[in-house]
Amino acid sequence: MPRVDKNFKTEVLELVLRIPRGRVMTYGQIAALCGAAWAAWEVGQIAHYGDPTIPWQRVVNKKGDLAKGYPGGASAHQHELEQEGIEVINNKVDIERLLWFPAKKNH
DNA sequence: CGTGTGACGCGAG
DNA sequence: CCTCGCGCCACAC
Repeated sequence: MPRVDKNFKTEVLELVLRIPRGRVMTYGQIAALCGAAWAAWEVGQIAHYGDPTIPWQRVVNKKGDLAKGYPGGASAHQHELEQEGIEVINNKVDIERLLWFPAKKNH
């Protein structure tokens, strides 16, 4: 299983944990906020191989598409999102409306 | 060390 | 709407 830079990984995990219920963030946005705008792939790898206690359902790609590799498939991902009140249309979320930006962080 | 791949992003056609 | 290519990275082979 792929490993990722521990520091980057930690930042990603903490950031994802800060996503409020009912909101989402994109891989690219997360990567950028963690100081690696080009490492959207890394975020995906962390999601797949990283800590399973992280609410990865709140992480989607820039188009609002659901995670292709989500355990149980995109349908499971959609179900998780809908449980939080996130409306999923055509396997996508209203990224424009639900995207969350960290107000500020003491990091 | 070259090549392929991946829960990505974006531009070009 | 679609595919294709390139970008960055880490990792498996």
